Amino acid sequence: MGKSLCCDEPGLKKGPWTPEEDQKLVQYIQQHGHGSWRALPKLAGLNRCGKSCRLRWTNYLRPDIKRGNFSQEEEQTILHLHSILGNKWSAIATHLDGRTDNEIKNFWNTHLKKKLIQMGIDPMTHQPRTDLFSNLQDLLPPQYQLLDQHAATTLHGAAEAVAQLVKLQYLQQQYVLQSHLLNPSVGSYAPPPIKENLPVLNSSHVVLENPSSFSQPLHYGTLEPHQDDPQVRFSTFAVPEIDEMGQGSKFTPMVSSLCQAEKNPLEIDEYCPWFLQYSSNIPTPLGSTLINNPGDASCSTSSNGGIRSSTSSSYWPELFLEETKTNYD
DNA sequence: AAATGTTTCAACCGCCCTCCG
DNA sequence: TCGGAGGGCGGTTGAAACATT
Repeated sequence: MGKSLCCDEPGLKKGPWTPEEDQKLVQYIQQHGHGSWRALPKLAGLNRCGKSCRLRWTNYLRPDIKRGNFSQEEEQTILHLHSILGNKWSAIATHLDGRTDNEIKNFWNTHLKKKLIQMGIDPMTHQPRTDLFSNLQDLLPPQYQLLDQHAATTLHGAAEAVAQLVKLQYLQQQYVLQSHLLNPSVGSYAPPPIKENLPVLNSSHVVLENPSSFSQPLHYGTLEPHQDDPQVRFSTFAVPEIDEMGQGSKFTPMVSSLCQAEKNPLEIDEYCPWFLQYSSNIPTPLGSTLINNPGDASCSTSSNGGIRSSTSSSYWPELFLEETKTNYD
């Protein structure tokens, strides 16, 4: 041992940099370049260690550093690169103009990591977390967690737990879909082996299509997947809303906006977090909640320009629809 | 308005790699 | 080939800002 570290020298200043120190450092580097970082502080008249100067320059004072919030595009890039490179912040930073590894690392730790965890995605593997589904109790809202096991498994508690489960399924599914759109060349994606552990979520009596519940004459058309452009994978989408009779479906004006977003599916969740996407050729990690036959889906326009999308399929879980209804009430 | 809790992010720490004599 | 110096990197810390009670 006994190796003298550059910052071990007594009397060297630590902590936040003052504007005067910043000015000295910038002025020196602009005139002479940084040269040897160890020699720089004395030459620049700074009572700091070389390492501290280097960090201050590379992470804060460098003129090409971009400040401010990360854009949606930058966020997607970080997620994508992290799924490939892991915590190689400097490598990730080389793909983002003006962003430092430190800034990206902080953004990851304070925002993206939490976001993925909330979606039920393992932030290290970028795969849906299978352990979330191993214990239904964990999915219960806090008030039910306080109850004993028997009470917690009352119908209501269990229903909420399943609703939570479905939410997580949906978020995981959406994340995987986005990952696929960003990197369609990765063909090795395999659904995680969690399907068989899931409770049965299919609901055979939820009927979404009920044309008689609409007063306006509607023009129906079927949206087919884009045959020529494999990048365009979404055939259609829908925001289901159960009517007062508990059957049929209506679509709010929001759907009109959503249809415009069809050109860029990644933007859709900005409009509505609970819309359903479905496709014929994107693998789903969760199986049964996706509608696999595009012929089942239809899109229609009303005379006032509104667009609605619907399906006769019965794969959508009832609890999910109830949750959706609540969200739009 | 004050106390307390939470989040953010600049800066530090220490390990590791590369270069060079 | 070895070992020390310099620098890069990822993880962690803690003060300040912000939010909640």
